[in-house]
Amino acid sequence: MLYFYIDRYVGQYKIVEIKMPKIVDKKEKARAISDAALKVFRKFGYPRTRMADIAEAAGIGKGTLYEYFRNKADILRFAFDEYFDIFSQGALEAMTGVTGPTQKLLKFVDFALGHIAEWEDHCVVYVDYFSSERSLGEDQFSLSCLYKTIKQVLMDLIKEGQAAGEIDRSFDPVAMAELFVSIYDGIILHRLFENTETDRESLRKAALALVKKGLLN
Amino acid sequence: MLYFYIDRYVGQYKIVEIKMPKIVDKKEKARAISDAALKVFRKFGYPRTRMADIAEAAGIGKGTLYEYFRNKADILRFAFDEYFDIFSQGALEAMTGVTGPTQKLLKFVDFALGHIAEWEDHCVVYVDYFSSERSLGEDQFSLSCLYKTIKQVLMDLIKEGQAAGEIDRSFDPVAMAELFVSIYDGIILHRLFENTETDRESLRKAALALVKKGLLN
Amino acid sequence: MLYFYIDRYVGQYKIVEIKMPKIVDKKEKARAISDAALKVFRKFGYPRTRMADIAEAAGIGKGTLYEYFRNKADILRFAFDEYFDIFSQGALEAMTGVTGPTQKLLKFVDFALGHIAEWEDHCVVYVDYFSSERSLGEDQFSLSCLYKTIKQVLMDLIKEGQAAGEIDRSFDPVAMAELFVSIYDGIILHRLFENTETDRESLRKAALALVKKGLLN
Amino acid sequence: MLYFYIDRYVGQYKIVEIKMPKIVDKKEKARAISDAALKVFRKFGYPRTRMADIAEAAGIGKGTLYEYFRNKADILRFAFDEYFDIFSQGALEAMTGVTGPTQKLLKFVDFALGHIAEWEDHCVVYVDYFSSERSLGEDQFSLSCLYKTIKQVLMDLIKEGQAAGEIDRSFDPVAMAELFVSIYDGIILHRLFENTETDRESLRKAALALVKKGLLN
DNA sequence: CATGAATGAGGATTCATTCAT
DNA sequence: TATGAATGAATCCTCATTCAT
Repeated sequence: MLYFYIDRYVGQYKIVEIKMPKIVDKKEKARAISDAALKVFRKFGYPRTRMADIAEAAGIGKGTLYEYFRNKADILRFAFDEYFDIFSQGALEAMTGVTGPTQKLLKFVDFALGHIAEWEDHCVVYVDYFSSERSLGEDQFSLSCLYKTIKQVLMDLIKEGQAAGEIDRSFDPVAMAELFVSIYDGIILHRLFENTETDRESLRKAALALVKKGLLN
Repeated sequence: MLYFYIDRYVGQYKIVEIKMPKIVDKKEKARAISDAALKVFRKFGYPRTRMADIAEAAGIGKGTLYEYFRNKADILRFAFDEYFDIFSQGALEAMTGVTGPTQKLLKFVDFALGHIAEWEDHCVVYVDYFSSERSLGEDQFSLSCLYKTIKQVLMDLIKEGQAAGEIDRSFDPVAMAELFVSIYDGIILHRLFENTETDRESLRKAALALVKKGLLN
Repeated sequence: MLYFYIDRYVGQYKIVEIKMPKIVDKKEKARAISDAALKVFRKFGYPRTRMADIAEAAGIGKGTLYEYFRNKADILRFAFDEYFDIFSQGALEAMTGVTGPTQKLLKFVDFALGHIAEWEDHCVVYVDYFSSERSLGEDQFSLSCLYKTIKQVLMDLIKEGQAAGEIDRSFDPVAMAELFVSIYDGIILHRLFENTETDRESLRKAALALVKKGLLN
Repeated sequence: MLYFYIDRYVGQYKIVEIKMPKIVDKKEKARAISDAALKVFRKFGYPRTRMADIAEAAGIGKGTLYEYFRNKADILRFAFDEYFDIFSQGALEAMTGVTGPTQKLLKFVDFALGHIAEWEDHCVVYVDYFSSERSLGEDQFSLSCLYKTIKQVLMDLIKEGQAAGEIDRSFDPVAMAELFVSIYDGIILHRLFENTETDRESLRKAALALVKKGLLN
């Protein structure tokens, strides 16, 4: 894009080129930096990742980081939010594909477990985020919010399923919803820390079978 | 034992009582320090806990810490090991109380979930430990080892149960054992980070019910 | 003059008005920037004023500052020089209004003290300038030069006054001239740092009375 | 000082040497550091003095500075307070030597001006302090407090002098007291910035003469 | 054994200045 | 000429660890 100005001063118009500063998509670049940061966080862990590492990984100067993020924690937070946005989006989408509470429920579990491989890498920030920010007084809003949303969805589905007679009515929907989320968390974290030999597919099948048999009538 | 110091500067001896710790047994004192450390880790998180904080919490001098631990990570490791020793001990004990693989299995699940309340506080080190040590090159032996042991026990029980026709034979014992541990991890971690309103007892009941109905014939 | 830019990316030209500064005269714009800078220096102090602050206050881009000034110190120097130019000018003018060394001298004191209110705001740069440039190796020419000029003027007046028998001959003209300047500096600085309750007029009267009674025969 | 403990455990007393940590006089060392810092502040100015410079000048490690001061500004503040403590002390002492308000007043002026040489070096912090801390929101209590005290003393003396008929009653005691302090400030600052050729003694005489003749009846 | 004063490596952050547009 | 995105040198400060006492 070239910039000009029209000089009316001399009585007639004259078009003159103006040099203009570089324009960048702030949001887009922030995402790029955050992605680069994720890679380094995953490798070294958040606390031992230096701003210099992130800058290098992002191919920019140290100072440039601060044009896009207020501080180190801010990068983590951003990366974390990005990750969970994608997750929620995907989970909700997966559930729209099928009908009936039980189907949706199983679809959710399937989606969550089926994407463990994909998320596994991103999940590290999950732990880093809390380990670092815990009791920092900073807002831990994002996760709580996300959890609340997901739990609500699950709980509603369970209730619907119970009403439809598809799910055992003796289960407490609230506790069961929380249990589901916990299981998901547990699987991810467990796999993160343990380079377990069990292939993901078997684990997914096992979980799905347990849920199917245990939950449904 | 009373401690004194004799002031030779004033020309004549003066005997003054000095406050000194009473514990002399190395192992015992290490445990006391580690317990104090746990309290602070829980409060601030491992990375933001300073050696000075631990020393203060333990009521000793900063330098004294290094008489009992090689470094900061060592304290965490010790605290972590202590915690899991108690857990394994308890879990195994609980299982000796009953007979039959299925009974033992349910007892294990019951024990694990029943002690969430008790360990919740200690669990923080779990996250701290890995978040800090990840890719440090340091041995992450303790947890892997523990997990292997527990998983082995569970797997054997499942296999026995399947042989006895008490457990669905279509389940993969390895995957199922891992799933169990993951569920336990998940519940603890989820509760750690989320001050969830669900009371522990309902959660425990839900998990137990799911497992009972889903696993057993 | 209106500024536009023509967007060639969209395939056809679009004319959009751009906000542009109106001042083109280099010297004039430099003064405008320096004035804006002064405001910020006064508020934050020179060291804690960022180039970005100055640019914002001046309503221009950061980079533009360097079209008019070599560096940050240059802006301060310029502001400082401007201030003292005005002062010298005014002081000399004030003295031309009256005749006789004593009258001139009193007029000078009166002028200086009478403009404290007016200068007070600008004076902050005085301190900032030296505090920053001290031992920087940069020239501190401007102030020394100004002081020399003023002291010379004062000294000559005192000598004339002594020759005319109007001023006590026991006074050392050099020391007295310096004392005068010091007093002026002191009053300004003291008022700068202390939000004193004494109104300027009383202070001025006090100083004038002291000088009149103490200096003149 | 050697430390021992008397072991009663074995049934009979035994005196055993105990190693004890180094004990340092915190206040004393803080003063030593602050003195070293003053030297560097004077040389480079506060803003361009690095913590490393101070540490080196004090012959200690960088980290040690933070055992005695919270931050850089804290060192300046301390140095500043020390300086003014000495001044106030000295000024008040000087005045106790003589009797009568006029005598005290002249003594004060004499003391203040007579010690310019001595303090000139220390005075730099005066400017540094304000230039740096201005509008930092930090307490600028110390100076205001000191000024208030000194002004009060001077004002009382002037009032007494006026009551005793020794000082011209047309002077406003408040304004005059402030003027005195300002003059002192001005002389110091002026000399700080200008390596003036006027020897201090002449300046002091000039000021004293002006005050004597101008103030007293 | 116990201590806390001393340390300096290490890292986050700031900001004057440059420069492509 | 005007701009602001990019930069990295510079510096404050933290804190695990050491060690003289």
